[in-house]
Amino acid sequence: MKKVELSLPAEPLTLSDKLRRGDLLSAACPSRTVMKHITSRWGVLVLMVLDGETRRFSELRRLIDGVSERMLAQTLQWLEADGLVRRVAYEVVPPHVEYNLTPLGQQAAHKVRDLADWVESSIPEVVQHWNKASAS
Amino acid sequence: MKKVELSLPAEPLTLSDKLRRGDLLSAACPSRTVMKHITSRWGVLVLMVLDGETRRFSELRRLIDGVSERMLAQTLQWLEADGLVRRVAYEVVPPHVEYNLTPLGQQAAHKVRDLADWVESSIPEVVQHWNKASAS
DNA sequence: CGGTATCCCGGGCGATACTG
DNA sequence: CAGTATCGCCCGGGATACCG
Repeated sequence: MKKVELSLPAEPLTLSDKLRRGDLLSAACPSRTVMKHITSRWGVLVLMVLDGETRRFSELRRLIDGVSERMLAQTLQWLEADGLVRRVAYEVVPPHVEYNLTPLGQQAAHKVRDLADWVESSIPEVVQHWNKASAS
Repeated sequence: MKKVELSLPAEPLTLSDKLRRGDLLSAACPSRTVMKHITSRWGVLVLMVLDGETRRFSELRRLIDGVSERMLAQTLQWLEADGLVRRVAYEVVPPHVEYNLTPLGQQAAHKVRDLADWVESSIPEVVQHWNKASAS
């Protein structure tokens, strides 16, 4: 059985390509999962707030307006499992837990920050567009 | 009534600041909505695929693996309402509709692309981290 | 072809109560 | 303080059918 060599333009990535690099357009690719964690409602904000900082759980809760205990804990666990967030627990009473970013997480945070900065600075233009549409 | 001038460090943004620039950390800020559209499950992929290209509805459906008609239509409407996507419908039978990015949308697409590229290229490291955790 | 309308399920998410 | 456990709502989102 000889493997047929194809040379179509824009050849879709092979399975091994996806394992090696990731392809967001493919539903089965693990990059979809990572993207989901990073761009999740609270994931974005956690990465922004932890960027270059070490924070306690309660600090994060206070800084991120509207997040519930449950979702903050879950989001931190997702990001920790992906190797983006590091959790340091001190065995004291009352408990003391600190969170910060791994080198990998720092890279992610910079990309997220870029996007977030752009969104924040573009709000005036977007709102103006909203108003134009509702006035029609 | 004289307005009191404060000069605290890291003073939270005032309401007018938020209207002027946006603040993702505030639950009430419109930037939360825009961020939600852009980082939505399909919003990311739509922006990536439309980056620098004009595509028809059915092309988008084929390019974005797993998206349903309904969610593709809804996502395009969100982004159009935000002023990121432009929709051009030709009055012919059968219908012919093209989508592309506005200048604002192009900026967004670049930020999203940066993030997506990073995620795709980081997959090996993340997967390695997953395996380490499950092996423990 | 490019949608919309309707139905319905699963899971994201918040609220509350409890624990080490 | 830093969570986990449980409950229940809501809505993102898929399936199907229909329309201009």
